Amino acid sequence: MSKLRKHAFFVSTNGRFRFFSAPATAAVADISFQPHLHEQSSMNSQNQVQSLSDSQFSLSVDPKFYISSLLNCRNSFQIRQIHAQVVACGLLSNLVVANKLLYIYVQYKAITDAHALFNRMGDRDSVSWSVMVGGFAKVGDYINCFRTFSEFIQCGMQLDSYTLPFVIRACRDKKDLVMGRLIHDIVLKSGLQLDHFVCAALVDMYAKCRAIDDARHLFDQMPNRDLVIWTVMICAFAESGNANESLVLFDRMREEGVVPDNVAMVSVVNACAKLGAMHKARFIHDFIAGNKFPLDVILGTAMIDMYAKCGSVKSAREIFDGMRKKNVISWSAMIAAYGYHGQGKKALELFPMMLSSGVLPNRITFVSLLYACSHIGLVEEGLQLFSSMQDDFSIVPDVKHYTCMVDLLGRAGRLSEALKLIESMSVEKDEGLWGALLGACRIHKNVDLAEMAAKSLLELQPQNPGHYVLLSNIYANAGRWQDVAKIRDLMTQRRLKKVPGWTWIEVDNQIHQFSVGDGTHPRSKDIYGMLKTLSKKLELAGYVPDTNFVLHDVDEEVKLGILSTHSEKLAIAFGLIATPEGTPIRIMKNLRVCGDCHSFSKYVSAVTKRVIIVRDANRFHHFEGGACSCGDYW
DNA sequence: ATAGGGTTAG
Repeated sequence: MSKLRKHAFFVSTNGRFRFFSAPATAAVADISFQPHLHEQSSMNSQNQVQSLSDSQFSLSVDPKFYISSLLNCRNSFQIRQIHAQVVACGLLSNLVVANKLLYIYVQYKAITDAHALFNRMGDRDSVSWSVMVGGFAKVGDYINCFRTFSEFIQCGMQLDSYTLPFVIRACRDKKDLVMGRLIHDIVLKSGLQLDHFVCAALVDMYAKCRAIDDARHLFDQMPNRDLVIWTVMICAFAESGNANESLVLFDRMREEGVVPDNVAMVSVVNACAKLGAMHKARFIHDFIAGNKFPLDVILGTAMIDMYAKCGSVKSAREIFDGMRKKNVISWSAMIAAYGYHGQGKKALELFPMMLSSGVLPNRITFVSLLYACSHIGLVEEGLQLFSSMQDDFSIVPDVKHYTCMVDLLGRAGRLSEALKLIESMSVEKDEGLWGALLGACRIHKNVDLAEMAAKSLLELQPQNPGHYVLLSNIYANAGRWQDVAKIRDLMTQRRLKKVPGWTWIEVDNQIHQFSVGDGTHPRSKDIYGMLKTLSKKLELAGYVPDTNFVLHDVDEEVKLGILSTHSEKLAIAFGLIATPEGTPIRIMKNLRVCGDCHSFSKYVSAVTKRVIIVRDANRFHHFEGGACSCGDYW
């Protein structure tokens, strides 16, 4: 056996052993062929293995030969073969070759092999250390990543601007702001000049760790801002809820002569989606078309999402149909778009189409599908999908899936089934889940269950004043005035105040913002005049505000009737005076629309013959001629 | 021989 070993490679592929003769000696002894690789590509066909082994018969001593062979590797099996040859001809002591080998292992996420090689390398330079630090970060092994980095420093190696971005990126991926600041500190104290790449990595780290001010500060200090760093900042602002600033940055970037690419456009499109402003969306679309940016999967998907969130599911579908390649994210985005536009049937139609195009659904696809069902009350379809998800696609439901199901069953009045489902859950329950149950209780006026849900919400988020208001409303509705007083006292004790909701409306490319009883708008006088007129018209149309709607989110104000100045009403009134007749009024709101406002919008559109679109979180309600297309009243 | 940015739910 030992004689045989001296002259042969044993290689296992697909569980079968193959035998290649080669004049290698030390190879087998030095490296182990353990199948501990985490490669993503499957093992290759035997043909390819054979052709590679043919080239082994003449071992080269030229380092360049192995470097180019490594670059041509198709899987980690081939890397190990070359590794063996490198060892065999004694080239492992060549740092360039060894580092390249290390790098290629890391590229294939074969971290165990990489680490083994690293440990055996007698000589290591900062390249070896950098690649190893980056390798651990790449596979998410942050403990070893940071440990290796600190060993690197302890070895007395000089910090350099190649190693740093790796470890800074690890902080970003781990969302570890404390470690990120620590490394930033180390950089500053090292006296190393802030290299462009190090700086860019720091900006990205701060941005992704939601330290937007630190990111901006560094960004402003950078002398040469390239496209990548602009893109990082555009994303950062969109992510931090300031999408307007993203668009401002995009303009400034172009003014400075930086030409955007597809990646940059995706970040801008994403900002538009967050903003929900249709004019901006159309402008960006024109820009993309005009500059002939190719509609790749990611850009296309981002545009589907943008149009959908700006209220046009039709435009979203046009983009979707125009995409040559679609992945699971594109399909899910389109399904979700139909879902929150209340077109659940169309969402469900897409599902079999997606499967027949060979794309497999993921957990998010199912969240979107179930959400679509819950929105239009397709109970049986939803139940079926929920079990199919587990049985046919082996997806374990998470809290979001349960939330959709609770919403679906609850809205249909099947509250006990919803509760049973919650009790059967093994995953952690969150506020969204209890919120869904509470919403259902509110529709079906189940005070006991509502109380339980609200209490759970209160336990989960004792600092959220909204939950106290909800619970107090539940008690008020049940006539339990002592409990109402208790909750109000608790709120005072804990110094909590209900934060008023805001409503946005986009008119002529401008966003107008309103809050309860707002008098700050320049056209405030006109707005209140319009509300008065509307009130009269509504009275004539026989409108009686539903002041008894259980458990509304807003305070008693709503009960004052039609003239109470809820933010949404102000926005609608403004929309009616500021837009020409026949223009749909698009209202964006990030809080739940209360029942009273729903009916208000409904009656207003009936009286004025206009289409009113209300965006409630990410759900749209289209009121046209008195009916809401989303089926919220089924 | 080593370094960066982008898409779906909530």
